[in-house]
Amino acid sequence: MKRQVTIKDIAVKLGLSTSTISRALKDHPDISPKTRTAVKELAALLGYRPNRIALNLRNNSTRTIGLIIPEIEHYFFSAIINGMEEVAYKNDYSVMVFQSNESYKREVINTQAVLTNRVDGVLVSFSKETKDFSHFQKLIDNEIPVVFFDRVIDALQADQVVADDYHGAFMAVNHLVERGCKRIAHFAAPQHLAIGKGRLSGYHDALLKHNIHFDQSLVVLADTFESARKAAHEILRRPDYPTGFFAVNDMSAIAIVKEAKQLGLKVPDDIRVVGFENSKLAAISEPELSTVDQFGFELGREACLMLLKRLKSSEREDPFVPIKKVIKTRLIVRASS
Amino acid sequence: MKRQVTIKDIAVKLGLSTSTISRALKDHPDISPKTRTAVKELAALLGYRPNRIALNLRNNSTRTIGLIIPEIEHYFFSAIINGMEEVAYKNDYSVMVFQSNESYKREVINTQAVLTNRVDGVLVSFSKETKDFSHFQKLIDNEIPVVFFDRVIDALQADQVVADDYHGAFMAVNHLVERGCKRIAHFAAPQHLAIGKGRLSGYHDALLKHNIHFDQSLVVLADTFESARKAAHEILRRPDYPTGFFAVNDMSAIAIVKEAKQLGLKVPDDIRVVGFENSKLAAISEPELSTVDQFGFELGREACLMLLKRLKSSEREDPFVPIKKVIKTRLIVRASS
DNA sequence: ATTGTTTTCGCAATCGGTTGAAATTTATGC
DNA sequence: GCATAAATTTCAACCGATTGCGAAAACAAT
Repeated sequence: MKRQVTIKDIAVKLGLSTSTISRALKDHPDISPKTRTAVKELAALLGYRPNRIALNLRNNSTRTIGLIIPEIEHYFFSAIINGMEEVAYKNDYSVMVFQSNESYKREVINTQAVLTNRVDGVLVSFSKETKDFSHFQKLIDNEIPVVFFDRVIDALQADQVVADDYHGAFMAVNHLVERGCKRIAHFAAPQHLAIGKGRLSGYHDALLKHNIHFDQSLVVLADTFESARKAAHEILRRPDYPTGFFAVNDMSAIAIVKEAKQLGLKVPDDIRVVGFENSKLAAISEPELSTVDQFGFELGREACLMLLKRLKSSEREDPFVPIKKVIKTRLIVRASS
Repeated sequence: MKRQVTIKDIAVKLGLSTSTISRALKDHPDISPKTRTAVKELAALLGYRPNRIALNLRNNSTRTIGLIIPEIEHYFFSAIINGMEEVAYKNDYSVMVFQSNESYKREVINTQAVLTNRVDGVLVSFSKETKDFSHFQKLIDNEIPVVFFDRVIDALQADQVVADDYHGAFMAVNHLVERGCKRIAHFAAPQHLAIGKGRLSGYHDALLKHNIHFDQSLVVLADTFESARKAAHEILRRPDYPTGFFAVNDMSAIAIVKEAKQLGLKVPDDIRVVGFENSKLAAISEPELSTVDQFGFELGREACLMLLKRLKSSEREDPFVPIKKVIKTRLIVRASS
């Protein structure tokens, strides 16, 4: 790589010291107007750019945020990244992305990577596999601000940003009941994830409100297209199949719709389906999918803003009080229900 | 932030010099086995991690790759990022993501950002708005290796990785003809993009092969869901509407299908549609969409590998010979055609 | 001309690690 | 026991920028 222009180059050419150049460039009052303009002109001419690495070393800060995320190839997460990058950009931070690919092992390595890269703070949504959180604790022990989003854990002393899973689920199921569904299935996420728990309990309480018996056999673990399709196939072939379906995400909901059509069932005439996420898929599928919008972009924004706030008030006060921010969700009623 | 353990801390505790610590940690032969193990043990005990920033400064390298991309929230691009991150990860590089959001202005700022962040190399897919490429030329002038992917430009002396747009388009249109379509429309991307040109000319030549007249009125600019839907609406209401549609991407194809259904046309009975991308959407839509797989993951992999190769042979030989790698595409025939 | 102020600028240390060369310690040979 | 070689370790400069403090230069006042 070509050697970049340094402050020294300017200093030599002008017969000045590097200190003077440095101060001139940042309008230090000690520098006379003549030399200041001379310096600035030459700097511009040479295309000088301060070496961020040197500044990083001196300031012990990289203006970089580490992002550990299960997988980018998922509409919800890419929307979140979008929101984060937006906030980071506006605050002159850069974002380093590390995918865990839903692998615990990889995630542990990712936490080491953010450490060696000396990021100023970390945004995390952990993998489905993750049951042990000591690698994140290590970040916190190193006093690196960490904000968890979407997939969060209360056991760690860290900020959280989540969608209002409970209320979203409640609205969705309530809506299904109001549309006449008596038996409503829930395609759930793993219960060790907060989103899994929150959405299930929203589902549960909405049933309760309408005095509908909670039937454990109508709750199945199915948060991917394949697993949901398989589960839908089974459940829809029962003689007493449910007429309402609340899925933990859009992919899962679309699998239900697809399988129903396959089995000759009409949506929304025979069964009604509501998803969760409001991805592009939801608006495009046939029939258009009712869903709960969880505002990924806003969630990303908020998570990043929260992290930046922690970075500003860098001194970790004792005791550290974690903040939990809940992003409102909204029910979007479309043709599938 | 808590002060990290430095080499100096270890040196003081062991009554040695920093040089010795440094050498001991990297198994320099000059260091005696005793001190080496002592150093390593203490380092492990203290949880010492070398300060990457200091190394960055010394080596004038950050082991970081800048990625400038229109928008993450697009299946194709997220698949590409996935492939890139995979390769970067395996080679101990990190990826910094900068979105242009299809904005030229933002993109220019992004190129400055990768410069100030002193990334070792840059991967670029430019925005639709971009007509002037001098900001990329500046990167090249700074001798920062740049690899363009998907959206590429021949005018710059830089490597390129692209999908085989021409052949993919050719296969798609050829397939439509073989299924009996005589009149085939093309929903195209802007012609200043290589993908727009390549896919159009594949379309053109496939028609030519079958002696089908090229009708300019059947080529419309429509590479988003909305624009495609609108265009489909108009074109399908012509009395002599085409029976075959080749769309420049899946979104566009799905819009066509959707609009056709709306107008009471059956797919694939009345019209046949083929997209380009092979996104998740394609497999999920109704009917399942025939499409050209452009292997985003592999494309990302290859682009990153190419960049890493340039980083290794850092000395930019003169004359610099740009490499253009074409990733094979594959026609996937599903129900929509 | 001398002293006192101001203005303007340079020295040198610092951030954390690396590395060529010099210095010190230890081992070897006679 | 002493010279020499070999094995260890330290010194000091360096990467690029910042900054407290001291110094030189310019100017004013006596």
